[in-house]
Amino acid sequence: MASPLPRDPIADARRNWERHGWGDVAAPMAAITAIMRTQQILLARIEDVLKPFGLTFARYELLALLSFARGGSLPMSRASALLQVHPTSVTNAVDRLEQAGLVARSPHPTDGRTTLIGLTAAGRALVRRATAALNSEVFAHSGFTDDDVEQLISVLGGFRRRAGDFTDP
Amino acid sequence: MASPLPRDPIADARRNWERHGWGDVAAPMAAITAIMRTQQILLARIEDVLKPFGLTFARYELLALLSFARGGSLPMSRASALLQVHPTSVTNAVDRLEQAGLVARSPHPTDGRTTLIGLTAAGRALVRRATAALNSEVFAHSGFTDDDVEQLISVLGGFRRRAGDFTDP
DNA sequence: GAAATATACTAGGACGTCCAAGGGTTCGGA
DNA sequence: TCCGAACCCTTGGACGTCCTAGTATATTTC
Repeated sequence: MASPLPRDPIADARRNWERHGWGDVAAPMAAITAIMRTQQILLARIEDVLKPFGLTFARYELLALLSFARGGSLPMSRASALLQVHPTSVTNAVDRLEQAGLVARSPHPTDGRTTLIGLTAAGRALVRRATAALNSEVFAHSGFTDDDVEQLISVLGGFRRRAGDFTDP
Repeated sequence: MASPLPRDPIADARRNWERHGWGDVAAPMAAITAIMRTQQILLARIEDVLKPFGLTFARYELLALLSFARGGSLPMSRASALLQVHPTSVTNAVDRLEQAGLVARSPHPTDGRTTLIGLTAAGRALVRRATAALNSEVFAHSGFTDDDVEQLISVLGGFRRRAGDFTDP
């Protein structure tokens, strides 16, 4: 979609911030903008790899989560909490995955409010193949060095904890 | 939307990857997933601050870009390249901003294919106030330390260059 | 035990992103 | 010169995300 620009637009934005007297926040602005752009690049790569499987990243994430669920199923509310997305986004994904025969809804045995979702055999087979593709085509050549990965996990992990994502360790 | 989870779901995902024999790519997977989640958190904060101004982040970015444009206007194709989004996304944003009286389209003086976009007086005033709000309410308390910001700019800048975003330095 | 509150899911709508396709304009090589 | 290739923008559609509101079921409170 885009040929390389001669100049880094984020570095330019940072210079503009400094030139306008906002030098005290220019660096965090640049860091945050870089996160936005990096996410966009990575998401595009992932969606490219998943497309042949008829999956989007959102649907893949749900399948992957279910594949690790002990008992093979989860309440939708639990999926929403773990994936950190709005409940309606889960409803949306489940609708499409169920339509495709990859997951199935079932009523909770004791709580009438709750709907459980679990993988079908087809869903389990597909998520296995999709994961193999992502591992070899994206994660194995992420574009980050081992040091980069270390730093990202550390910096972003701290950020997420402070942002209230989790309380853990 | 979400109360803190007791455990970090990304750390759990990493453990699951390792447990399934994908330990060689577990760390980059975790780093990439952390980028996705961090972007989501930051975007939500930004949108919160911009909402009182009737702006979204996409519209704000376009206004900010125009506010720095020498001559006060840019071809839409140039905005698309600099913001690194699809041309139709620019069309979409310009439609809404023009509707709100914040930007104006004008024909290019010599190239009949090109449409120029520029800020109106109202747009210029609004982007100034919105920028002040973002600076003080988001960038000044980003949740990253100065060291974090350094590392992010360095790591993500290298990633973006290698990904073909720019050729610059 | 009944009313009030909380929780779980779904419907409808706004918005941003992308892709595919189409119409208009300009450029460049035969 | 002129005609095909390249470029610019827009339309229409698919998706994911969120929000608000509504329905149904549990839990709490009095």
